[in-house]
Amino acid sequence: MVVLQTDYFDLGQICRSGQCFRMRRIEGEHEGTGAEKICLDVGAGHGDSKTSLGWETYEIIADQKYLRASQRGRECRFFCCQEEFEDFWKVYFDLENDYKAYIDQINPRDAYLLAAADSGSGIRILRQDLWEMVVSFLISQQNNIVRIRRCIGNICERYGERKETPEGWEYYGFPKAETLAGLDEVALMECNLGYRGKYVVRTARSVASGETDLEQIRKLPYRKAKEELLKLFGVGEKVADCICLFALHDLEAFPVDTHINQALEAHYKRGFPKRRYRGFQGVLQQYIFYYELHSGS
DNA sequence: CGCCAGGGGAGCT
DNA sequence: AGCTCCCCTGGC
Repeated sequence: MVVLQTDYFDLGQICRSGQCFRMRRIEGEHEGTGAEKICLDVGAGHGDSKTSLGWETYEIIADQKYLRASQRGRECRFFCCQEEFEDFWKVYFDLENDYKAYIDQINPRDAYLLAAADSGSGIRILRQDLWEMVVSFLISQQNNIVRIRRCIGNICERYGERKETPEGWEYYGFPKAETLAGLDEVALMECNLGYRGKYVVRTARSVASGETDLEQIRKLPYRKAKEELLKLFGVGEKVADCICLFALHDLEAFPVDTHINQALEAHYKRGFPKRRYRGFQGVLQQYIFYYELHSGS
Protein backbone atom coordinates (compact mmCIF):
# COMPACT_ATOMS: atom_id res chain seq x y z
CA MET A 1 0.00 0.00 0.00
CA VAL A 2 1.13 3.51 -0.79
CA VAL A 3 0.15 6.33 1.52
CA LEU A 4 0.18 9.90 0.31
CA GLN A 5 -0.80 13.39 1.42
CA THR A 6 -1.97 15.32 -1.59
CA ASP A 7 -3.63 18.62 -2.34
CA TYR A 8 -5.69 19.35 -5.43
CA PHE A 9 -6.55 15.68 -5.70
CA ASP A 10 -9.99 14.24 -5.05
CA LEU A 11 -10.95 10.74 -6.11
CA GLY A 12 -14.64 11.52 -5.87
CA GLN A 13 -14.38 14.56 -8.11
CA ILE A 14 -12.26 12.67 -10.62
CA CYS A 15 -14.82 9.87 -10.63
CA ARG A 16 -17.64 12.33 -11.34
CA SER A 17 -15.70 14.45 -13.82
CA GLY A 18 -16.87 12.50 -16.86
CA GLN A 19 -13.40 11.74 -18.21
CA CYS A 20 -13.26 8.14 -17.05
CA PHE A 21 -16.07 5.64 -17.20
CA ARG A 22 -14.69 2.63 -15.37
CA MET A 23 -13.98 4.24 -12.02
CA ARG A 24 -16.58 3.90 -9.34
CA ARG A 25 -17.06 4.27 -5.66
CA ILE A 26 -17.28 1.03 -3.72
CA GLU A 27 -17.88 0.29 -0.11
CA GLY A 28 -14.63 -0.20 1.71
CA GLU A 29 -14.13 -1.27 5.25
CA HIS A 30 -11.22 0.63 6.57
CA GLU A 31 -8.78 -0.51 9.16
CA GLY A 32 -6.40 1.86 10.81
CA THR A 33 -3.31 0.08 9.63
CA GLY A 34 -4.71 -0.77 6.25
CA ALA A 35 -3.25 -4.22 6.61
CA GLU A 36 -6.22 -6.09 5.21
CA LYS A 37 -9.26 -4.82 3.49
CA ILE A 38 -12.63 -6.42 3.12
CA CYS A 39 -14.69 -4.73 0.48
CA LEU A 40 -18.32 -5.24 -0.29
CA ASP A 41 -19.46 -4.74 -3.81
CA VAL A 42 -22.83 -3.11 -3.51
CA GLY A 43 -23.29 -2.67 -7.21
CA ALA A 44 -24.00 0.45 -9.22
CA GLY A 45 -26.43 3.06 -8.12
CA HIS A 46 -26.16 2.46 -4.41
CA GLY A 47 -27.20 5.12 -1.97
CA ASP A 48 -25.13 7.44 0.13
CA SER A 49 -23.77 4.82 2.44
CA LYS A 50 -21.26 6.40 4.73
CA THR A 51 -18.00 4.60 5.02
CA SER A 52 -16.34 4.36 8.36
CA LEU A 53 -14.37 7.35 9.54
CA GLY A 54 -15.15 9.40 6.44
CA TRP A 55 -13.03 7.35 4.10
CA GLU A 56 -14.19 6.86 0.55
CA THR A 57 -12.99 3.92 -1.49
CA TYR A 58 -12.86 3.74 -5.27
CA GLU A 59 -12.18 1.09 -7.83
CA ILE A 60 -10.26 2.17 -10.91
CA ILE A 61 -9.91 0.05 -14.00
CA ALA A 62 -7.53 1.42 -16.59
CA ASP A 63 -7.07 -0.65 -19.74
CA GLN A 64 -5.90 -3.97 -18.26
CA LYS A 65 -4.99 -2.68 -14.81
CA TYR A 66 -6.95 -2.56 -11.59
CA LEU A 67 -6.56 -0.42 -8.49
CA ARG A 68 -8.38 0.31 -5.31
CA ALA A 69 -7.76 3.59 -3.60
CA SER A 70 -9.17 5.34 -0.55
CA GLN A 71 -9.22 8.92 0.48
CA ARG A 72 -10.14 11.04 3.47
CA GLY A 73 -9.37 14.70 3.10
CA ARG A 74 -5.87 15.02 1.69
CA GLU A 75 -4.93 11.56 2.91
CA CYS A 76 -4.79 8.91 0.17
CA ARG A 77 -4.13 5.22 0.18
CA PHE A 78 -3.37 3.33 -2.99
CA PHE A 79 -3.68 -0.42 -2.63
CA CYS A 80 -0.77 -1.46 -4.78
CA CYS A 81 2.97 -1.82 -4.28
CA GLN A 82 5.34 1.12 -4.40
CA GLU A 83 6.78 0.03 -7.71
CA GLU A 84 3.44 -0.18 -9.48
CA PHE A 85 2.45 3.15 -8.04
CA GLU A 86 5.61 4.88 -9.20
CA ASP A 87 5.60 3.23 -12.61
CA PHE A 88 1.95 3.57 -13.46
CA TRP A 89 -0.63 5.12 -11.14
CA LYS A 90 1.34 8.20 -10.21
CA VAL A 91 1.54 9.02 -13.88
CA TYR A 92 -2.03 7.94 -14.56
CA PHE A 93 -3.39 10.35 -11.94
CA ASP A 94 -1.03 13.08 -13.14
CA LEU A 95 0.20 13.53 -9.60
CA GLU A 96 3.46 15.14 -10.63
CA ASN A 97 1.68 18.07 -12.20
CA ASP A 98 1.00 21.28 -10.26
CA TYR A 99 -2.72 22.06 -10.54
CA LYS A 100 -2.54 24.89 -8.05
CA ALA A 101 -0.43 26.70 -10.60
CA TYR A 102 -3.23 26.45 -13.16
CA ILE A 103 -5.87 27.70 -10.75
CA ASP A 104 -3.64 30.54 -9.59
CA GLN A 105 -3.51 31.83 -13.14
CA ILE A 106 -7.25 32.35 -13.35
CA ASN A 107 -8.27 35.96 -13.82
CA PRO A 108 -9.24 37.18 -10.33
CA ARG A 109 -12.09 39.16 -11.89
CA ASP A 110 -13.57 36.05 -13.49
CA ALA A 111 -15.89 35.03 -10.67
CA TYR A 112 -17.49 32.28 -12.73
CA LEU A 113 -14.24 30.52 -13.57
CA LEU A 114 -13.00 30.90 -10.01
CA ALA A 115 -16.17 29.26 -8.72
CA ALA A 116 -15.91 26.50 -11.31
CA ALA A 117 -12.30 25.76 -10.43
CA ASP A 118 -13.12 25.85 -6.75
CA SER A 119 -15.91 23.33 -7.23
CA GLY A 120 -13.61 20.85 -8.94
CA SER A 121 -10.18 21.75 -7.63
CA GLY A 122 -9.46 18.09 -6.91
CA ILE A 123 -9.78 17.06 -10.54
CA ARG A 124 -6.75 15.77 -12.40
CA ILE A 125 -6.59 15.23 -16.12
CA LEU A 126 -5.90 11.51 -16.19
CA ARG A 127 -3.42 9.93 -18.57
CA GLN A 128 -5.61 7.17 -19.91
CA ASP A 129 -5.12 4.51 -22.54
CA LEU A 130 -5.48 5.78 -26.09
CA TRP A 131 -7.47 2.89 -27.52
CA GLU A 132 -9.82 2.85 -24.55
CA MET A 133 -10.45 6.58 -24.92
CA VAL A 134 -11.10 6.29 -28.65
CA VAL A 135 -13.81 3.71 -28.04
CA SER A 136 -15.17 5.41 -24.92
CA PHE A 137 -15.72 8.74 -26.60
CA LEU A 138 -17.10 7.17 -29.75
CA ILE A 139 -19.73 5.75 -27.45
CA SER A 140 -20.18 9.04 -25.59
CA GLN A 141 -21.78 10.92 -28.47
CA GLN A 142 -25.46 11.69 -28.06
CA ASN A 143 -25.32 9.71 -24.87
CA ASN A 144 -25.45 10.40 -21.16
CA ILE A 145 -22.81 9.43 -18.66
CA VAL A 146 -24.82 6.77 -16.88
CA ARG A 147 -25.48 4.98 -20.13
CA ILE A 148 -21.91 5.45 -21.36
CA ARG A 149 -20.70 3.64 -18.26
CA ARG A 150 -23.15 0.82 -18.85
CA CYS A 151 -22.23 0.50 -22.53
CA ILE A 152 -18.53 0.30 -21.74
CA GLY A 153 -19.16 -2.13 -18.90
CA ASN A 154 -21.10 -4.30 -21.32
CA ILE A 155 -18.39 -4.52 -23.96
CA CYS A 156 -15.74 -5.15 -21.33
CA GLU A 157 -17.67 -8.01 -19.76
CA ARG A 158 -18.50 -9.48 -23.11
CA TYR A 159 -15.28 -8.96 -25.03
CA GLY A 160 -12.64 -8.04 -22.45
CA GLU A 161 -10.36 -10.48 -20.67
CA ARG A 162 -11.51 -11.66 -17.27
CA LYS A 163 -8.85 -11.02 -14.68
CA GLU A 164 -8.19 -11.35 -11.01
CA THR A 165 -5.87 -9.40 -8.76
CA PRO A 166 -3.63 -11.12 -6.19
CA GLU A 167 -6.21 -10.04 -3.58
CA GLY A 168 -8.88 -11.96 -5.45
CA TRP A 169 -10.71 -8.97 -6.89
CA GLU A 170 -12.23 -9.78 -10.26
CA TYR A 171 -12.50 -7.41 -13.15
CA TYR A 172 -12.50 -7.22 -16.94
CA GLY A 173 -9.77 -5.65 -19.04
CA PHE A 174 -10.69 -3.37 -21.89
CA PRO A 175 -11.29 -5.34 -25.12
CA LYS A 176 -8.49 -5.27 -27.71
CA ALA A 177 -9.03 -3.69 -31.11
CA GLU A 178 -8.41 -7.09 -32.72
CA THR A 179 -11.31 -8.59 -30.78
CA LEU A 180 -13.78 -5.84 -31.63
CA ALA A 181 -12.59 -5.80 -35.25
CA GLY A 182 -13.82 -9.35 -35.70
CA LEU A 183 -17.38 -8.52 -34.76
CA ASP A 184 -20.33 -7.93 -37.00
CA GLU A 185 -21.32 -4.28 -37.12
CA VAL A 186 -24.60 -5.00 -35.42
CA ALA A 187 -23.10 -7.29 -32.77
CA LEU A 188 -22.53 -4.38 -30.45
CA MET A 189 -26.22 -3.57 -30.50
CA GLU A 190 -26.69 -6.07 -27.73
CA CYS A 191 -24.17 -4.10 -25.71
CA ASN A 192 -26.60 -1.21 -25.97
CA LEU A 193 -24.35 0.90 -28.19
CA GLY A 194 -27.13 1.69 -30.64
CA TYR A 195 -26.00 3.22 -33.91
CA ARG A 196 -22.57 3.89 -32.37
CA GLY A 197 -21.78 0.19 -32.69
CA LYS A 198 -20.72 0.54 -36.28
CA TYR A 199 -18.38 3.40 -35.36
CA VAL A 200 -16.63 1.18 -32.83
CA VAL A 201 -16.35 -1.85 -35.10
CA ARG A 202 -15.13 0.08 -38.12
CA THR A 203 -12.60 1.99 -36.03
CA ALA A 204 -11.45 -1.26 -34.44
CA ARG A 205 -10.88 -2.69 -37.91
CA SER A 206 -8.91 0.35 -38.94
CA VAL A 207 -6.67 -0.01 -35.88
CA ALA A 208 -6.35 -3.80 -36.05
CA SER A 209 -5.43 -3.73 -39.73
CA GLY A 210 -2.69 -1.19 -39.13
CA GLU A 211 -4.40 1.41 -41.30
CA THR A 212 -4.49 3.54 -38.17
CA ASP A 213 -1.36 3.46 -36.03
CA LEU A 214 -2.21 4.55 -32.51
CA GLU A 215 1.41 4.29 -31.37
CA GLN A 216 2.30 6.75 -34.10
CA ILE A 217 -0.54 9.10 -33.16
CA ARG A 218 0.60 9.01 -29.55
CA LYS A 219 3.84 10.69 -30.54
CA LEU A 220 2.25 13.50 -32.53
CA PRO A 221 1.69 17.03 -31.26
CA TYR A 222 -1.91 18.10 -30.58
CA ARG A 223 -2.85 19.49 -33.99
CA LYS A 224 -1.44 16.54 -35.91
CA ALA A 225 -2.87 13.98 -33.53
CA LYS A 226 -6.31 15.55 -33.76
CA GLU A 227 -6.06 15.62 -37.54
CA GLU A 228 -5.34 11.90 -37.60
CA LEU A 229 -8.08 11.06 -35.11
CA LEU A 230 -10.62 12.98 -37.21
CA LYS A 231 -10.05 10.46 -39.99
CA LEU A 232 -11.62 7.73 -37.88
CA PHE A 233 -15.22 6.89 -38.66
CA GLY A 234 -17.42 8.44 -36.00
CA VAL A 235 -14.81 10.82 -34.64
CA GLY A 236 -15.63 14.51 -34.95
CA GLU A 237 -14.27 17.69 -33.39
CA LYS A 238 -15.53 17.12 -29.88
CA VAL A 239 -14.64 13.46 -29.64
CA ALA A 240 -11.18 14.08 -31.08
CA ASP A 241 -10.55 16.78 -28.49
CA CYS A 242 -11.67 14.49 -25.68
CA ILE A 243 -9.27 11.81 -26.86
CA CYS A 244 -6.43 14.33 -27.12
CA LEU A 245 -7.14 15.68 -23.65
CA PHE A 246 -7.78 12.47 -21.73
CA ALA A 247 -5.42 10.06 -23.49
CA LEU A 248 -2.67 12.17 -25.03
CA HIS A 249 -2.71 14.73 -22.22
CA ASP A 250 -2.78 17.60 -24.67
CA LEU A 251 -3.95 20.21 -22.19
CA GLU A 252 -4.59 22.74 -24.94
CA ALA A 253 -7.44 20.59 -26.25
CA PHE A 254 -10.74 22.24 -25.38
CA PRO A 255 -13.68 19.91 -26.09
CA VAL A 256 -16.91 21.83 -26.65
CA ASP A 257 -20.04 19.84 -25.94
CA THR A 258 -23.57 21.05 -25.30
CA HIS A 259 -22.90 21.81 -21.65
CA ILE A 260 -19.73 23.74 -22.33
CA ASN A 261 -21.42 25.50 -25.21
CA GLN A 262 -24.24 26.67 -22.97
CA ALA A 263 -21.78 27.80 -20.32
CA LEU A 264 -19.73 29.72 -22.87
CA GLU A 265 -22.83 31.43 -24.22
CA ALA A 266 -23.95 32.36 -20.75
CA HIS A 267 -20.66 33.51 -19.29
CA TYR A 268 -18.32 34.28 -22.18
CA LYS A 269 -20.37 36.11 -24.76
CA ARG A 270 -17.16 37.46 -26.27
CA GLY A 271 -15.54 34.04 -26.28
CA PHE A 272 -13.52 32.11 -23.75
CA PRO A 273 -10.15 33.80 -23.15
CA LYS A 274 -8.12 30.96 -24.62
CA ARG A 275 -5.09 33.14 -25.21
CA ARG A 276 -4.79 34.02 -21.56
CA TYR A 277 -4.85 30.34 -20.67
CA ARG A 278 -2.81 29.09 -23.58
CA GLY A 279 -1.52 25.59 -23.03
CA PHE A 280 -3.91 24.52 -20.29
CA GLN A 281 -7.40 25.47 -21.50
CA GLY A 282 -8.33 21.82 -21.26
CA VAL A 283 -7.90 21.84 -17.49
CA LEU A 284 -10.20 24.85 -17.17
CA GLN A 285 -12.69 23.24 -19.53
CA GLN A 286 -12.85 20.33 -17.14
CA TYR A 287 -13.55 22.61 -14.17
CA ILE A 288 -16.36 24.27 -16.11
CA PHE A 289 -17.80 20.94 -17.21
CA TYR A 290 -17.74 19.64 -13.67
CA TYR A 291 -19.31 22.84 -12.33
CA GLU A 292 -22.09 22.79 -14.90
CA LEU A 293 -22.82 19.15 -14.20
CA HIS A 294 -22.82 19.30 -10.42
CA SER A 295 -23.65 22.80 -9.26
CA GLY A 296 -27.32 22.20 -10.02
CA SER A 297 -27.69 25.32 -12.12
C1' DC B 1 -48.39 6.85 -27.43
C1' DG B 2 -45.45 10.97 -29.00
C1' DC B 3 -41.86 13.92 -27.99
C1' DC B 4 -37.32 15.14 -26.93
C1' DA B 5 -32.70 15.17 -25.22
C1' DG B 6 -28.44 12.75 -24.32
C1' DG B 7 -20.79 15.68 -23.43
C1' DG B 8 -22.31 14.56 -32.12
C1' DG B 9 -21.22 13.03 -36.65
C1' DA B 10 -21.70 12.33 -41.69
C1' DG B 11 -22.81 14.17 -45.90
C1' DC B 12 -23.96 17.89 -48.64
C1' DT B 13 -24.29 22.87 -50.11
C1' DA C 1 -19.46 27.44 -41.86
C1' DG C 2 -24.01 26.20 -42.00
C1' DC C 3 -27.62 23.08 -42.83
C1' DT C 4 -30.16 18.52 -42.83
C1' DC C 5 -30.50 14.11 -41.66
C1' DC C 6 -29.03 10.20 -38.94
C1' DC C 7 -32.14 7.17 -36.31
C1' DC C 8 -30.27 4.34 -30.55
C1' DT C 9 -32.21 4.51 -25.85
C1' DG C 10 -34.46 6.38 -21.70
C1' DG C 11 -37.36 9.65 -19.42
C1' DC C 12 -41.49 12.24 -19.27
